[in-house]
Amino acid sequence: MSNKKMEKSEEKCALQEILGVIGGKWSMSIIYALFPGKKRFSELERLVPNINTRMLVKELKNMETNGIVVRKVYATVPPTVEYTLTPKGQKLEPIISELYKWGLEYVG
Amino acid sequence: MSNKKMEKSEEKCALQEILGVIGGKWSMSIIYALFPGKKRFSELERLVPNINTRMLVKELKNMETNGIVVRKVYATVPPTVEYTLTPKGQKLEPIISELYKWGLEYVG
DNA sequence: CCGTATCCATTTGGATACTG
DNA sequence: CAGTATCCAAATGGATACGG
Repeated sequence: MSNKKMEKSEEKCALQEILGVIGGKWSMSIIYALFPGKKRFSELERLVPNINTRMLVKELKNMETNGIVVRKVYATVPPTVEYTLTPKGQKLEPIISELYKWGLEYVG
Repeated sequence: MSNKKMEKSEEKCALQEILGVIGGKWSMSIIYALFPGKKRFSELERLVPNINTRMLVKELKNMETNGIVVRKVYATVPPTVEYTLTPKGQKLEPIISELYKWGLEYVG
């Protein structure tokens, strides 16, 4: 949901583009939850505090579109869907971890 | 100032709190613009692409409240206001720089 | 289980005119 | 120059209903 209409405002600076990809209110928390490995939809719903179904779906789709996560569907009954980070998404680990540390020192 | 009262939403995870401080749509761009040193209000308005007055004021206030920036007013005519990063804000430099690099490699 | 869809309230963001 | 004030659009959240 980032690069929809850009004709108007010419160009966004790099940080703005990045935030369009991982700056969503829940993106980093979802990525953080995926660091240990693949997670099912319902697991993510549990792991990301206070998120609701609609927002989780929305952010996951956005992240899938932007190549941060991969969605894998298994034709089981009941259905199973697993989300994993792409290498591109995994490269965010040190950055988000540092941000997390910064927060522990200064925010919490 | 954390473990006081949070009955309603029980607890936000740390990342959510951090994003409340620097996750605003414009915060990182403003911080980035302030890395080289103090800037006046109008300079920031120029340096942060596409931001508008209201949002710049709002984000700066939020960041001042959260100890990221310092606002210094000079009683000149016309008025002069300078914004600088606090040490806490300066510690974000490596993190935002890494994020920027990540974006250059994967987004731009 | 994994979503989609809908209604509605609240929050946040944007454009721009105006002021000390 | 450095903001306020105002009005409006878009994003988000919560609850709930429903379907493959």
